[in-house]
Amino acid sequence: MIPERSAEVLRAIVQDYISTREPVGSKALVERHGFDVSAATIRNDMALLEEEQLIAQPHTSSGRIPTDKGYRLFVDKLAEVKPLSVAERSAIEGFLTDGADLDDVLGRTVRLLAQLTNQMAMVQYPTLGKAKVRSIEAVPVTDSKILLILITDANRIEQHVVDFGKPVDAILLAEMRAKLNTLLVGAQLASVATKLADFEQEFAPERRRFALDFMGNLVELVDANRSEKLLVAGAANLARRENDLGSDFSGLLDAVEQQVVLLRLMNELNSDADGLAVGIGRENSLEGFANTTVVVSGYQTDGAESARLGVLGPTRMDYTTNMASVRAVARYLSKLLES
Amino acid sequence: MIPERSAEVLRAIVQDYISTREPVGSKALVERHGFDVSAATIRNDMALLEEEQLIAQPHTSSGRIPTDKGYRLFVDKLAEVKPLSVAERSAIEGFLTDGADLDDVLGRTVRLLAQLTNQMAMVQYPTLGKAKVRSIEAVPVTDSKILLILITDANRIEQHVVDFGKPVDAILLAEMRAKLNTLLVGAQLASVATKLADFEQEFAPERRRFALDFMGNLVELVDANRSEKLLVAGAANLARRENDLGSDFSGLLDAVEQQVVLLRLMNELNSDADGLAVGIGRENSLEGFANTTVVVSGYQTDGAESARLGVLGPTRMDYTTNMASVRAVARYLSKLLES
DNA sequence: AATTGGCACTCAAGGTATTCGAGTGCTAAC
DNA sequence: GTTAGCACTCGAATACCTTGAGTGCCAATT
Repeated sequence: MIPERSAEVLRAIVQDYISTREPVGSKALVERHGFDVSAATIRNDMALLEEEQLIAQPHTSSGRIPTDKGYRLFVDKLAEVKPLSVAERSAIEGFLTDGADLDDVLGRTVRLLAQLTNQMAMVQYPTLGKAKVRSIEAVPVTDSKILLILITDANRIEQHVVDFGKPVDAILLAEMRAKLNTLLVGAQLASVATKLADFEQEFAPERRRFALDFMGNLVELVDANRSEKLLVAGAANLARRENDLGSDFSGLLDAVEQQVVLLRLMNELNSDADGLAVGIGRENSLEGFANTTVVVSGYQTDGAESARLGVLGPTRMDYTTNMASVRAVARYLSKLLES
Repeated sequence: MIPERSAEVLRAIVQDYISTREPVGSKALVERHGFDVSAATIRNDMALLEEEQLIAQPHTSSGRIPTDKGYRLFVDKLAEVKPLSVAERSAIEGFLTDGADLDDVLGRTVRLLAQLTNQMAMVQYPTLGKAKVRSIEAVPVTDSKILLILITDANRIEQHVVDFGKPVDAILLAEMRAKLNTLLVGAQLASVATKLADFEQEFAPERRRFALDFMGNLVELVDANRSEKLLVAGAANLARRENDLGSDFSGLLDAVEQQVVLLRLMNELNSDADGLAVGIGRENSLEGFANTTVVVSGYQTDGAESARLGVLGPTRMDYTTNMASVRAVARYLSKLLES
């Protein structure tokens, strides 16, 4: 176990390094924080911390900077959660008013989070494990193209244009739509595929080709709904912290564009009791994120499983405020979506 | 007018500077290009070019680099359009197969363009000046929320969830939908707003509140359709060329996120007979684009006005290949969308 | 009139040497 | 356990020098 004062020293080092970007020396520590001991004593503590790999020296004989492990201890044990400022609270409440549209709400959320933290923000679309089909609609776009719409009871709408290649009979389409709704309304999304097995038997033989095609596309739509999407905002904030991110920063932008890596990153973290999770530097097993930290929190939509939101920034970030912001935004969003 | 050989020298300077990123000296020019004159003669030509502000010296007594004006002359008079390689052609044809969905096609187009040019690519959604209403649909999402769908004959679909605040009667909704379709199908988008004037008179007095609300949202949907949207890909390519972009590169990322600036940038250029337009450095009047060049081309969708696509990169870019790629992709896309 | 060789000049880049000072580890004393 | 003292380290800053690619200009040549 690490002695009280040494821990205090670690906290001071993290704070100073975060604000100054300079390796922190013993003398500066004594001066700027109210330690009642001499610099030499602090040096002894620092030697201990270094033995524990909590801090490191960039070069022999210069101040110390926190290691990933040091940040970890700071986050787990030493960080006091800074309450949000009034300005921040009102920013959240002003931004996150109710919106008719899930896209709209999440879009505003992600921009809010980016602005609040000065980091790059990410919001994952809710997964819909327990969500149920509310209705299925099919709107003709041209003779052969149909806009297929799936509406769930989690207020989520998914649609896709399907090209059947040849003209679709309106009456057949209506029949299809009616039968599918009868079968599927109220069914959980997860069960749609199995419920549709052999369903083409309901149709006259000459119509089964079309029915199968239609059902295939519907299953795809359900899957699309379950597959994970992501909104991102504030990538420019990454660029502003390029110095802290090391060289592989254009790789980060690639990851942002591809999204799938970001999703992995967000979801491989185990959140604590509070729903909050932090992945620091090399803790993130993924390539190219050695100098980045992810702060995520789950959020709930009513009944359905939670999805996640969070920020991505350099390891040298302001953990306390970022964690506070992420948690606050996650809570507000949950409240908003549960109503 | 600039003498033949001097122009040749300018071309050589542009080419060398683009490939090496080093200021180009007279001796290197004679060696690497087959000039039949001595370095001193080249120096005289360079003095002329410098007088015309076509090239500049970063420091007294070092090689020359092209100015914006120099690039301009190069683009207008000196650049030979390099035909696309076989690999590039097949990449285009492989990528741009027909897709059911406009979103899908444009998404693939923008990624293709980014990959082809190694720049950041942009594709503007087609504007719909002459497009007509094909149909209007209204699908209930919850008691009070309606998914409003507008389908145009340009195969474009726009939808939005509208929250009416209180339960909407299904019969009323059906009536609304039927009447609107009767009135508006076949009408040009531009005329929708005027056609809807006083239309609430068609409804019983107690229903006019709802009718007005509904119509207001429909007009918004039409406007959203006309308002300009943009797809972007390959922002990481900007990061890779950060050295050439000067300091204000995080500002560029901001612009990318806001999009409106990019739209201005693309649309303030006058394209030549070929549909191609290039904005070089400070020619782009907008703040923060002093070191960037935009290459855009219009593309046509059948009947409707054209929209634009293009790439954004550092002024020091490979103009010939980028212009060729942009033009080729624009043509393929036009062909695809006109079918 | 255009071209060329010659030449003095400029200046960024790179190397070396020196200094400076913040910071360290260690030891002996408190 | 704490502290003062001290020798030591080493990056950063500064100054100085050298090098060499490149220039402009001029007088001679074609």
